[in-house]
Amino acid sequence: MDTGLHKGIILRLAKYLRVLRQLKSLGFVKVFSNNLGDAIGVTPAVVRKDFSQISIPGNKRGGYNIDVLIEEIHIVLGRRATFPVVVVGCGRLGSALLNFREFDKEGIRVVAGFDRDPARVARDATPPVLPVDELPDFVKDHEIEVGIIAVPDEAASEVFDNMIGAGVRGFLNFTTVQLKCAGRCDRENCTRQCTVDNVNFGLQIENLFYMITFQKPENQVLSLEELKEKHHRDLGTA
Amino acid sequence: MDTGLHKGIILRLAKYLRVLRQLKSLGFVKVFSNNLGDAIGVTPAVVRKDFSQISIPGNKRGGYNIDVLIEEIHIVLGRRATFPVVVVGCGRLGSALLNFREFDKEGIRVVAGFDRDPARVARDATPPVLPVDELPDFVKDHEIEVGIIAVPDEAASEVFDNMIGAGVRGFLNFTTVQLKCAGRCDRENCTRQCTVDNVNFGLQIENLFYMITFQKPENQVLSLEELKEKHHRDLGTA
DNA sequence: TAGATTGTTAATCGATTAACAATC
DNA sequence: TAGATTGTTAATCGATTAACAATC
Repeated sequence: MDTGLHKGIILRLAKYLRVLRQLKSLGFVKVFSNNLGDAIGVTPAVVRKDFSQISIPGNKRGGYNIDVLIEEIHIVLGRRATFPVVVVGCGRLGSALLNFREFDKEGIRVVAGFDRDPARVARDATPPVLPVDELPDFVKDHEIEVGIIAVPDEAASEVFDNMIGAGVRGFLNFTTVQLKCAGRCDRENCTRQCTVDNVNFGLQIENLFYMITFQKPENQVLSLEELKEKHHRDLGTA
Repeated sequence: MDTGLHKGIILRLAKYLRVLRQLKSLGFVKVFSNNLGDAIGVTPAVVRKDFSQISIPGNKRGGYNIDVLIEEIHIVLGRRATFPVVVVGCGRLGSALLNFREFDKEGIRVVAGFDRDPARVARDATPPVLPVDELPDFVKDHEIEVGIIAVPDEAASEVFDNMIGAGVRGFLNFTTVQLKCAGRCDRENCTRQCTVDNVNFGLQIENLFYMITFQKPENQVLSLEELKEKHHRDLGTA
């Protein structure tokens, strides 16, 4: 018997939360599985099942109470007041993230940036940009648990190791180096695993090309033969 | 009977390709399901099944030939020489993407940026930044199929409609507005669906917090009771 | 009441894993 | 040969969908 909450539902709960907050701010009081499903792109059945799974009751004809939903989802997700993060690597992408407006709305606070280039250090900026040497102490002092890696590929691995050593356990990684926790965590005696979200714009864009090229209505299902044939046509290689 | 290739395998094939190119450049000639699996984070069985599914033969003890793999995966994915894209919205994030080094390696070419702010227009830059009014014609003239949306949330929907109207069918969307193709495509008489990849750093970061908080060794499985109890402890609400 | 919506169960689907025979 | 690795089949697992009874 596994009453566990899996990754899929956790992500959906965060999405519901966002929609619910908007609805609430518009003055709505209740919502139907129907609406919520549309908003986050799933069927109403999924919504009902999710809420049923975390024991949120609805009303047989009145839908779900938004306040109750928000409160209960908060409890399950353990939402904190703010999510403090650091950004390592303050090049173009890093700086964009340092000042990302959207983060405010979400309660995400970039407390500092780090860079190895002294020219980029700016202690008085908000958020401040500090020399990367200060990263370990800063992370320990401020008990930072999540970091964004936006350094050049060459530096990724070293930065990653330093951050893990300092206690960071969640990573949003924008380098193309696939960072993995496995081995490293043990070396550092951490009993809990860490989590890396490898973001790769290149792969995502390539995938878009594949999707639009191969897409049949609804879900992407083209047989191997069709695929190859299509490409031969496209290439004129008959 | 469905011999279709689903989204999962397509993404993995793109990842294999990247690893294989690196291996080849290092002078390797063959590779085992084992190695490839490690590299992209799946089990060897998945690798073998993937290759089996697209009919790439291996050698019972000698693994797979890298050249053959690269060639065959190319055929299946229909890889083009370059992937031309446009970036709409040249604020901090947009500019970072305009000049994203990584894209070169992947064959992705940002052919132009667009912005509504005349101060940001720079026709002679590489890539050039043009007024957003010129977007539709530009997209049609250059037959651009994929676009990156990095505008403020308020402008997302309008930009999206314009791009769809001009024929763009793949979108990397950095606004928090969940863009959907459904209705819109029909309005524009497009028979094929379009595809939107909604990227949301905020959600991804929040998710990291949940993951590291709830994570037991290996996969994220904490029961509802454990979860709630944990938060009560954390909050001191016993 | 009649109609709409929840909540749950069973059926389906796809993806992953286990296992192992084939064979280089 | 013995050992290693592929390739495939069957078993498992989880997530989604269908369907419908319960009920507001």
